[in-house]
Amino acid sequence: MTTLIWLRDDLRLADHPALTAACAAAHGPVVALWIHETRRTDEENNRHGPRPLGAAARWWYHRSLQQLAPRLANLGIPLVLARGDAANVMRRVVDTVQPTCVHWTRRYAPAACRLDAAIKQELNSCTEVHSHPGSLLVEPWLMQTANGSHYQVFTPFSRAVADLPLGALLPEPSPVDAPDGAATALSTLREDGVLQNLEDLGLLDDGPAWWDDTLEQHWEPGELAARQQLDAIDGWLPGYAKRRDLPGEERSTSRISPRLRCGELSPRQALTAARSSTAAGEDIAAWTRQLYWREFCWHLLHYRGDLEDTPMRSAFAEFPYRPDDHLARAWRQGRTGIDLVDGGMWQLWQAGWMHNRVRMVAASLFTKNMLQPWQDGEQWFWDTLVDADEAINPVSWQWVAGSGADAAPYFRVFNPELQRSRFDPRSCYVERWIPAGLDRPIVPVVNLAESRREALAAYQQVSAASAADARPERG
DNA sequence: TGAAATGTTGGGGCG
DNA sequence: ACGCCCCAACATTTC
Repeated sequence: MTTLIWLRDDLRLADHPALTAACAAAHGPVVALWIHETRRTDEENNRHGPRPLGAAARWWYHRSLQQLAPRLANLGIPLVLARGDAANVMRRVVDTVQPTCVHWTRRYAPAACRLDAAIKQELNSCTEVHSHPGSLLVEPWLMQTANGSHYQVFTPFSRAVADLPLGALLPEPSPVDAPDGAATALSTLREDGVLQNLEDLGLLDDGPAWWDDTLEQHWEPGELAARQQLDAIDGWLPGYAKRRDLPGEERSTSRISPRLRCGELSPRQALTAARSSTAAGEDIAAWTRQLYWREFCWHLLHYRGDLEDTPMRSAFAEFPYRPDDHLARAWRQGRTGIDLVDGGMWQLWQAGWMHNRVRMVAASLFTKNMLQPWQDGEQWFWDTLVDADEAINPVSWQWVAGSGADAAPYFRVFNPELQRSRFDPRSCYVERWIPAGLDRPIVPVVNLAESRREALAAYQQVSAASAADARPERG
């Protein structure tokens, strides 16, 4: 009579419809499972499952799971861990544990949907499977434009979400009741090598040796710290609308993104906290808008599973990027000779995170002034950001690169020097993050004025080609 | 959630 | 008083 809850990107106890349902319906032990998933492809090269976590995100999950396990144990729920292909793991766990019911929080990337659907179909022969909302404010398929298609433009999308009553977004949360008893079949799985200790999951492999310590100085993963952060919203939300663009300010932004990434907080908790805060309307609106961006990115990814590496505007598949190891390396290493970008890349390397305005500037330099493919930059961010999100990261890169459906016009090329003087006028940010004595070029590796002109010229090729494509054929 | 080029206006210096 | 020029300060257009 065991109930299984498969945790994925929902590492919390509160506001957790799947966990609540698992505990409420349980007539016996509840077992929680988390899988360090690897992705596979099928015969037709379709991706299955979520994108494998990058190194920084793996560190976060490791720490967050470390926090979560004892808290689940207090509820009488053992957290078991496994590594590998999710379908295989699920098959073996279900065979052994024999749950009457399996619960999980829905995910929305097409590749993950395909995998979950396949697992659900396979398990349905022997057990009930229930998927629950919980990671988005609103299910993507409930948001439609007037003509019945999905949204492609942020502004009307955000208006439509904002107009929804809060009650329509997600069902009301109920507290988690501790189930009784604990599972017993787990030792078999442990002997079979299916289940692993956290330390053996491999989440900390492949990162730099010092990264664990460094990230530890900047972050405290786990739901409890996340809740404290959100509970203190009246301390940091006032002034957000103005301060959010100043990366050098203390508490410039909420830094809540990794919490949402792994589900230590639900987006609804975030939205509710904002709406009930004492901050000014413009601050609430500005921050809420960021939550809506997250929502919009997932909305897009749900319908465009390939946007991780494929430009949404197909003309950009022909963009004349000029991959260059020397330039790409200078960018990754924070040695471009351009203060704001180097500062950002060093913040990223040290804190596993970068202020959003700096992300835009760094991405603009990479894709435009340097003419490097946005996919390469996206991959670097994917590996180094603790908040690297399957939807937000590629959508944001495409937004900057100009290849997104609702992207910034290509000719919006940021001038990083101007951006620094405007948003970091006293160089607080730059000085904080660029290591003292770093060997860094005095002359920028790209000439900003000249490379800007070249980027605009390169764009002319693409826009001319796409105009030719759009022209109706004669005859 | 740009930047640069180009255009316009108006005040002040000056012949 | 007037025209002329310069140029800052905006505004508009273009990329």
